This record gives sequence, structure tokens and C-alpha cells, in this order.
Amino acid sequence: MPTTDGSDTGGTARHMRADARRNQEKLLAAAAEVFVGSGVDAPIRQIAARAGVGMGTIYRHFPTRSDLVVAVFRHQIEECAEAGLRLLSEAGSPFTALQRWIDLFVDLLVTKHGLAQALQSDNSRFAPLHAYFLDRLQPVATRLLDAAAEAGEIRPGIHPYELLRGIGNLCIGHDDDPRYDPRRLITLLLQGLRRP
Amino acid sequence: MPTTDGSDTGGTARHMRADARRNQEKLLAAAAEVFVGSGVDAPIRQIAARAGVGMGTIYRHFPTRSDLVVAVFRHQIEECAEAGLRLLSEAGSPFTALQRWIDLFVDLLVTKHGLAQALQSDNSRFAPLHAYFLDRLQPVATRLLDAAAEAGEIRPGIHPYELLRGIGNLCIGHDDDPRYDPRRLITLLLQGLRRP
DNA sequence: TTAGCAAGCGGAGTATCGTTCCGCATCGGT
DNA sequence: ACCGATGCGGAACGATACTCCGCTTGCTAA
Repeated sequence: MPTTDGSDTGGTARHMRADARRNQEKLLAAAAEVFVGSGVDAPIRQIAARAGVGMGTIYRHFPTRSDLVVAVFRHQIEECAEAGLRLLSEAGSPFTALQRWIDLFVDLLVTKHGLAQALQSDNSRFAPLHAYFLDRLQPVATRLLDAAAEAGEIRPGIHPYELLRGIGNLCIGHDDDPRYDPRRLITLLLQGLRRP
Repeated sequence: MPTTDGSDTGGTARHMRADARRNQEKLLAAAAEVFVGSGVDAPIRQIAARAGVGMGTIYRHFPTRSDLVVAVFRHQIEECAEAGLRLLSEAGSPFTALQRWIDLFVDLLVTKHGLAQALQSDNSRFAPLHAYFLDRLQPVATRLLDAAAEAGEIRPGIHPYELLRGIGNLCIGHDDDPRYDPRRLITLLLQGLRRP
């Protein structure tokens, strides 16, 4: 039983009134725009205004802010997860696959302003987002790490969850500070992961 | 010219009315208590109430939340900075000194709930805290890294700022998730820093 | 000792944001 | 065309950050 129960705002439901469906799409588009401009912490009112709908509407379709964020980024998260499995069979070695996949993962986090920040927020507002990320990406990370460990390329015993979370943390705040490039540190981290 | 201009709330000013000084001390004590219980994001009102003063008073003494946090943790930050230089002359090798110092640094961050989080907050509320941390600790990190690089123990070219910030990031959220232990990742990071 | 004034105090006031709630409009089947 | 269910909008409420100004209090000079 997955922790995301799939019953709700993910895929547009089959039997939905036309206006409701229209509004949901308007909201997704508006949210995507606003997130780019003001980060995932942008005021709800701003998103509602941009979409031209009332506040009630936004809360009906996306009860929590997380639900909205998940809906907006679902495609990219899905792609990232699939790319991981593909890389495992295509790349030269499991470690190379791991490196490349983490690169994609970092892309996902740094491209969307504040997404990494949101993921780690101690504030529980983003719990569902956190859960969805984990549901989709942790299994991929596990497979990549296991493969690299079996091939003897990295030391065993790394916790996939911890690695994902750590990388997520490292990506926080990269966009308001040119001196800070998380990729350099992540490279170091992967270096430390290698078997001597 | 340091970025902390030293003219204000740091050390209690010399010529201050007795009641003002009393209030400042009450505020520092109250803030320290509240931070432990509710994290550094606790409502200002709560701190003011605990200290038995009005909101105007708290804003007069500590114009931003950062100023208050800095004042509360100044001692510990100072100690951490001094310990770094001491370790450099006492520890067996520069790399050992670096390892131990980073351990102290992590202690500082994880002991105080939400301190790491506050340091990286994209919210500009904590800018002065960030500045003070850097002013005091970055020079220490630089000396430790330089010494280890000269001794050939680590690869050169690491940015001290980036390392500090990265470690700070890694420490975010450790206290609401038993599965996540930043120290393991930081060990890995240091491992990756070592010269092959 | 005391008078006067600057330094300091308190908290009501203003603004922003999240979230709820319910009267009203709209859709879609009959 | 009608009508019930579904969905909509935004006013209203509570929480919080931060400001502002009339009043109080400590300090000092006479």
C-alpha cells in the first residue's frame, strides 16, 4: 500500500464538471508561473489571482499547498524516476548511472526555485510533497546504490533515504548565492562514497 | 571593515539606562528558553511575554530576529571559532583538526533546534545571523583547510564558504527524522575531500 | 532634594497571509 | 425549460510581523 493514495488531485478525475476541470487547469498553469517567479512559498492569494479564481476554488482542488506543488511537478518527478532505471541499463557502470541520475535529480531541485527548501521544511505544510518525492525516487535510488555496491564500486551500507535527503539539503539556497554551488559538494560526496 | 559593525546589540553598551540593560538581559534569557522549547522561529510575542516586556522593547533592542539569535548564541559561536584554532595546533594532523572542528560545528548546529534551518532560510529575516556566522567561522575554516591542503592531506581548491554552508545545509531537519543522521553524510564528504 | 528632559517602555494599530464557510451561480441531465 | 447537485467566490477570522506614539521612568544638573 503506497503512502500516496492516488484518489485525489493527481490525475484529473474522470467525471468532473467542465468548469471545475477548467479551473484546475488554470490553477496548475498559474501555479507553475508563480512558482518560477516567487518560489513555492508564494502567497496562495497570488496564485488564485493569477488564475482568475477565488480562494475557495484553490483550496477545493488542492487542500494543501503540497498537493498543488506535487501536481505541478509530477511530470518532472516521474521523468526523473524513469530516467534512473533507464540509466542503470544504459550507462557504462552502475556508478556512472548513479552519478548521472543524481545530476538529473539536482537539476530537478535547482531549476524550481525553493523546491529543495520546501522539501526539507520543518513546517509540516509540505509533508505530502515529501512523501510523494520519496515514494517515487527512493526506490530508484535504492536500485542504483545496490547495483553500484554489488559491482564493488561504492562502499555498502549507504542509506538511500539519507543520500536523497542530504542531496536535497545541499541544494537549498543555491539560487540566492552565486558563491554556493551544490554540485561541487555533491561531487565530493560521491567521491567519498567510492570504494577505496 | 568587518560586516558586523559592532555598534549595537552585541555586547551590552556602556552607557545604557539601568532599566534598558535589565530588559535586554531579561530578553536574552527569555529568548534562550523559548528557542529551546519552540525553535528559533517562535513568535516574537511569546518571547516578549516570557520576558515580561512589550513588543516595542524587543524590537528596540533587537531590530531583527537575527540580532536576537546572534546575541543568544554568540558565546557558543565564539567558542567554536576559538576551538578551531586551538585544534590546529594541538591535533595530530591538520586533517584530524579539521575533522574534530567540523564535529564541533555540527554540534553547534544540531543542538539548537532549527538553528541550521534559520541559517539557510531563503527568507532574508536571518541575514545578519548568516553574516555573523560567516565572519567568525569562515576564517577558521579557511585556516584549517589551507593547513590540510599544504600538508597534502586534502585536495586543494575547496571553498571554505561552500563547505561551511554545505555542512549547515546537511544539518537541516535532523531533529524531526530519526532516519536522517547528517554526520554520516558529512563523514562521506570529508572522505571525498581527502587526497587520493 | 528635586525639577526637567531625554531615553525607554508598552501595546494598540496596521498589514499580510493562511484557512474556513456559506450564500449564490452554474452545469448538465431530464 | 427546469431543477438539483456541484462548484464558485470572497468576506470573515485568527495568527503573526512590524510600526508608532503617548506615557513613564531613570538620570543629572542645579
